Amino acid sequence: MSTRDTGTEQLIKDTAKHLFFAEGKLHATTQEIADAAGVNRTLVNYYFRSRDALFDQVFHEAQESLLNMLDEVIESSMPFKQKIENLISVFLKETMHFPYRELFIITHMNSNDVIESKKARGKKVNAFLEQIQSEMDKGNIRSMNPRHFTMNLFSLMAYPLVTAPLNKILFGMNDADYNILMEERKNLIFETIFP
Amino acid sequence: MSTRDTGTEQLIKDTAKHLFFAEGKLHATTQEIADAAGVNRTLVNYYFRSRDALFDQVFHEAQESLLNMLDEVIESSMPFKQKIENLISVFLKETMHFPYRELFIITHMNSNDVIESKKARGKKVNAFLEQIQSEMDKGNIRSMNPRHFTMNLFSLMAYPLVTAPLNKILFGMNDADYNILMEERKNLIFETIFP
DNA sequence: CTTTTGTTTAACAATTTTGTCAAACTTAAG
DNA sequence: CTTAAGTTTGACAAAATTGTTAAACAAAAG
Repeated sequence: MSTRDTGTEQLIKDTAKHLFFAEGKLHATTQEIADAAGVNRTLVNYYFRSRDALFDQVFHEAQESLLNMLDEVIESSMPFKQKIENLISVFLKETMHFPYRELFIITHMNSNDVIESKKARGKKVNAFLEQIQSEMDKGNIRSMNPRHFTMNLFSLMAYPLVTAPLNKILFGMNDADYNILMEERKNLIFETIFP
Repeated sequence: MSTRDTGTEQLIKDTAKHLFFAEGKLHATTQEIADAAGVNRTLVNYYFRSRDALFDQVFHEAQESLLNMLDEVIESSMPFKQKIENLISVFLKETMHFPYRELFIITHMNSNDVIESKKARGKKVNAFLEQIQSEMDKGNIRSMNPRHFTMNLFSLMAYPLVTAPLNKILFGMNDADYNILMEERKNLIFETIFP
């Protein structure tokens, strides 16, 4: 059963991810995906069996790659401050490319009912939270529930990218202006987190 | 052409808003909306003509009520610090009730192509930005592009509510725990914004 | 060159979702 | 009570979306 690998399967999946994560078309039809990929629609069924199967696969891969990225950054043995700096750099870069990835995950969880419970996850998260707590004890960052620190950090990174279309209108900015603003945030967030 | 007003039209609209804004079902079908409202599906067409018309109306009302809320808070003559305190209180309360309202607006803008350009808006926003700038000049808040200050503020308020399903899993928290955490944020955000 | 196997396509079928309509129903007015 | 007007319902039609199949096609193997 040797596969000829024309790259079509990957092309369809990548195109779907682009529509979902980059363009925010969270409910694109198979036709829209096929058109954007420049392939016949039935190939979606040929490679993925069904629309739902494609969505599920994209969902799982999105979740996995998001968590893997976070794991890599969080589990590194860098000093804390450097680790956060790295996290900001990596996360911001990925989120600028795929601003709606987390939204896709969340709305998918809301519309279907996803049951997720990875025990291993808890360990890693707790280790990170404890490290934050330790930094607070040392007086390096303001004292609060470490979960707040984490949420603050990710909020500051992700939300302005999600709300970009709205912000551009409210602030009267074009794409170029807004990109400059987003670039500035890397340092800004670091300074906000470490006063 | 006296209307009998059985409240059905409003019920359908309110139910749709609940599904969209509160439950995050951003693409509910007319059947799902009708079921949730406990009415016959054809009433959606009777009162709103088409699914698209219902979505458009909800979209416009969402946008309007969001902007009105912001206007009221922002244009008040309170001292700046108090104004922000009030903004946090009002916005957080509304967002806890309708966490996905802004997302609905944004994804709707992404999937359709909405042209929006209210000149009046720009004036109000600029006035607010200038007020922030003035506070920075006085040394009351850290110096930065006032747009950053604004984005920081809204990010800290909105994002943890949007990502609640994901955070509950990652942090291993139930709904009650998470609500407590969200309540804490009112003060926390204020303190983060005013160091 | 022929065969084999995987890929792509178009036509078709099935399903899902939306929209229409006439009849039944309800309530207020005459 | 009867009428009139708005409301609700179910049956049906239309449209949109998804899924299936057989045939055409392309490339590697024999």
